Amino acid sequence: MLQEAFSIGSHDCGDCPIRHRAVCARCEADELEQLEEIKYYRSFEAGQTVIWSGDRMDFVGSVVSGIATLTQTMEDGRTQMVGLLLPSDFVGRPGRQGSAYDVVATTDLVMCCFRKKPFEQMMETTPHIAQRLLQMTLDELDAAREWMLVLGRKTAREKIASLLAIIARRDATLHLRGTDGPLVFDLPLTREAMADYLGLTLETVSRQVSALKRDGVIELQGKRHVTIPDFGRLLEEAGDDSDGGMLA
Amino acid sequence: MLQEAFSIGSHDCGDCPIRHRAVCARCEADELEQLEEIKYYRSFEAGQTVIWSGDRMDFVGSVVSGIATLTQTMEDGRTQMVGLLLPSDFVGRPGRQGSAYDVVATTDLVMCCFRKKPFEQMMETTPHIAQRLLQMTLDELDAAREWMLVLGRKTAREKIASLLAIIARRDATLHLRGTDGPLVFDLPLTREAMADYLGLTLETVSRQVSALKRDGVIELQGKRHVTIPDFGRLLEEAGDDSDGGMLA
DNA sequence: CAGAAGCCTTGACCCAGATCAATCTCATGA
DNA sequence: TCATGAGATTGATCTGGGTCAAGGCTTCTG
Repeated sequence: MLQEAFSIGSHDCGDCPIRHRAVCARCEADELEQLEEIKYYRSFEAGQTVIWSGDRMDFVGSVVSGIATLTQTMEDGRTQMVGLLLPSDFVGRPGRQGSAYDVVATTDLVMCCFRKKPFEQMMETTPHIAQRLLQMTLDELDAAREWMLVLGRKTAREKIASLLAIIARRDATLHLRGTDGPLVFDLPLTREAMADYLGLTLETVSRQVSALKRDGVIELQGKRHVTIPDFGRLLEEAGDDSDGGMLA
Repeated sequence: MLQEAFSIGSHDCGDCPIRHRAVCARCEADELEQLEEIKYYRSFEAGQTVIWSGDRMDFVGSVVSGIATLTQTMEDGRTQMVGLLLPSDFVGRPGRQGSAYDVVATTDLVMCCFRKKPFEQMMETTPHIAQRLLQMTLDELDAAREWMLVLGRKTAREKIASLLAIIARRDATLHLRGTDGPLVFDLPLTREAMADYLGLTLETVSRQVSALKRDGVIELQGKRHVTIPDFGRLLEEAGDDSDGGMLA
């Protein structure tokens, strides 16, 4: 279940380099003005924590560039990634106090934020924003539940293939390409981060990536640069031929 | 992460035996009248499928009594439960065409439904409904992500303990009790359904339930009637001492 | 009351993936 | 230029949970 393509509306938020899926879809000029007033940018370096689980979170926003992850950690240190934030993804929990997860920048990251209080007030007076956020949250819920199937029932090889398929597809969507020809992209995650996403160890990830390479499902230039010669083949390996809702 | 207690508002929806978390929180009298008009009940027998994944879904609603499950299935038959619907839980995807999962009644089930079209129209004109649904969807998202940690990183024993804790807590909340004294409830799931929820086989579920019984973490009368003498102990077994947000 | 059908339990064995450990590959920078 | 260290690979071994198989309990039904 793929999240909606990133650009719904037909205008940008002022000088913001991305279009905010959450708020732009049906924005009027005066709403955009309101948004400008409460908008600001934040930059993070790779590895930096954007916000800790439980911490007060006084903003909502979108990823402009870079990648962030949502992770949960148990007392004994076991961690599970529960979300992957790519450019245009929304971050934040309108109406909630704190963050439920650690949000960590895995690459250099730029976010476009709105101050939370006024944003929530805007939500009250501008019904379509709440509706838009509801749609996006339903998308996230679908993605999370799709991932439950991956975590609960797929083999290590299928898990890797599923992750590569998601990233490849998101990447293609972001660059407004289809998934027909060979797909080329840079893996935004270390083997360890992949393992945390997939509920595996990094060694198993490494082995299965090697195996997929050996079997010609993927090609690797270096450790991170990936080519998918045949996306359909990859989906088969993911145990997921039903090319579920591509290019929403 | 527990879903909100089931009754937020201070009135019932007409003769409906439960309070609809989604719509009642701030309903006005005339809205209630509108709701009455588009409301109807549906009953299902244990085992019956409420709706198949992909099917057109022309209603939204709440569970009145009984239990339903949301499941996803792979082509080869592997299945993963992705949600558990207890009384007062909301079902439906406003703004979406079809269901993304199979919804199956695991016990006899009564649902209170609203026709989807008019409900959506009401959402447009009654902003608080969309906001309320957003909050509930965020709760579900939290629950789904919490479950990703269970599926990805917990041992079989911890998984069983986690499931029992969730059901025990929901049951206590539903009956407006705390989790201090011993908790007693009936398991609404077969061993197989538990396995589908936990990403295990039914044999492993059976073994771990027996082990928890042997170790005094739970007591069993018959196969389904469970007593939790010490809820804190159960949470420890679940690897989850942080009694996360109980009785929201 | 016998037989059948669900559901559950328990045992024996096996294997996918975890764990432990050694080595490799680069990019960085002194 | 050569240390340094973070990330990745690969091998050897171990084990939690899967798989296969044999019963055991209840609740229906005839």
